[in-house]
Amino acid sequence: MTLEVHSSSQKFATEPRSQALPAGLLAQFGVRMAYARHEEVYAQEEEADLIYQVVSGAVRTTRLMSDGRRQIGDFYHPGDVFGIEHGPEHRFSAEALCDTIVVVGKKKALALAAGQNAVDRFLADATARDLDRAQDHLLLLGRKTACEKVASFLLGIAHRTNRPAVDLPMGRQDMADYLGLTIETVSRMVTQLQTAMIVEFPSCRQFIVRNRPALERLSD
Amino acid sequence: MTLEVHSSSQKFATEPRSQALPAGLLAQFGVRMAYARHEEVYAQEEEADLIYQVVSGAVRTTRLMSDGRRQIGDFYHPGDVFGIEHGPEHRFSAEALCDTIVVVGKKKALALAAGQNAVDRFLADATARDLDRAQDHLLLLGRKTACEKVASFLLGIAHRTNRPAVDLPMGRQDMADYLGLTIETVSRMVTQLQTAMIVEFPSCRQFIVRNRPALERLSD
DNA sequence: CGCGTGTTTGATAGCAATCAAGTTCTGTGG
DNA sequence: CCACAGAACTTGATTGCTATCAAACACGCG
Repeated sequence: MTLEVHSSSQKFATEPRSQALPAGLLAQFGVRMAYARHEEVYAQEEEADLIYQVVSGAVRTTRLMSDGRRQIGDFYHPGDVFGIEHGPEHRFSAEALCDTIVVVGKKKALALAAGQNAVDRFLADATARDLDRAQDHLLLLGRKTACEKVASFLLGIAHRTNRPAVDLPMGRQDMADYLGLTIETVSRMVTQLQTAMIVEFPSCRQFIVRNRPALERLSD
Repeated sequence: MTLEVHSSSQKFATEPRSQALPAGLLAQFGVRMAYARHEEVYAQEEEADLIYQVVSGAVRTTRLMSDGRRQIGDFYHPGDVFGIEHGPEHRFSAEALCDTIVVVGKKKALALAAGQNAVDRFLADATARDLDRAQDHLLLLGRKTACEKVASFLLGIAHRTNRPAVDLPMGRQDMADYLGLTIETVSRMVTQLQTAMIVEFPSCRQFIVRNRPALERLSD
């Protein structure tokens, strides 16, 4: 991980969403950091006194079982806040999916700079978003079929942009660990959606939704 | 649902935990309500301006797919707060598992009575607990086997009491919809744990953990 | 006592996991 | 710029776990 001294030299996020990124707490008072692809931002059970916001790139939060099974909690994209905990320790680890820039701040420092109330509201908003997403994720993991899981996932990613071609910041293994599937099953479902002319994959990291209504029908 | 006029006449929760229920916001300023077994407390997509706390009994939050598949988000026991939303609508419905008493309050009324800051802290605490539980639930749904799911579930329930015999407020179907299984699979796993002398079920709504280390090993 | 609901047990089917090659993509060095 | 090595992805064959379908059993209640 490296401290970003010349923040003006940084490339901006590729998603249009980041253009509209409001000058939030962290953007104002945080420190810019850069992480290489697959570099750890924080570890599970590490002390949690910092909060993070993605500037460019993407981050995953993951939890590991003793035998190596892995569950990804969520993916965070430019503008998203992550790393907030209510206990003293991180309950997931966080890693950069690709070369990623984040802004980081200490809760206490932010409170001094911007006021406790502003920080509390900021944290509450981010926590609420996490909870809503986790609850949607529960239904997906508990009750959807492999095909529905992949369809929902692609829709969710596609929803974040309005360009026709959507880039996937994560590989098949990360998709599998998010969806509670194996990498082979994800691959087969992708092929299936492609054969059905619903989604087209010009490469394995990029797709185009060809039949959105069909994809929406499949996603539930 | 009925308004509880004579609150002093109510039976108290069966769990020891409720004895230590702190005189929280809702306990002080809320209105007592009684719900019959399986009665709906609120519906999905209903407007959400009330918050709830279980006094006695138990509540489940559920989400339904168009074809009837059901996912239970969480179970709430005496002392637990539920029904908080960040958008305008409820994202799950809530139903009483058995005859249940709840205290209810409007966010705005509570803020007038106890102050905005106290309410905000109260909501933040409850949201944080919901998020932590939802994240544990993700790992269970995404990566655990049927046996591990049932073992984890029983441990989680048993953890709430220190009496040897634990009552299950929910039936097999509710367990299945929480764990992302079918009722038959839940039943088979229960039988299996019983055959292995790890857990004993004197009746289908009550169990005793006979070998906790084994149950903990199975739960992950 | 008999009915209905909820649970358990049994037989079978099917979806996704596993095991095992191939194939494509990517980055690197000649 | 091309050749190569390793990683990532896809495809195929098979297994196995859990769902489904079906029936018996147990319990609570009128």
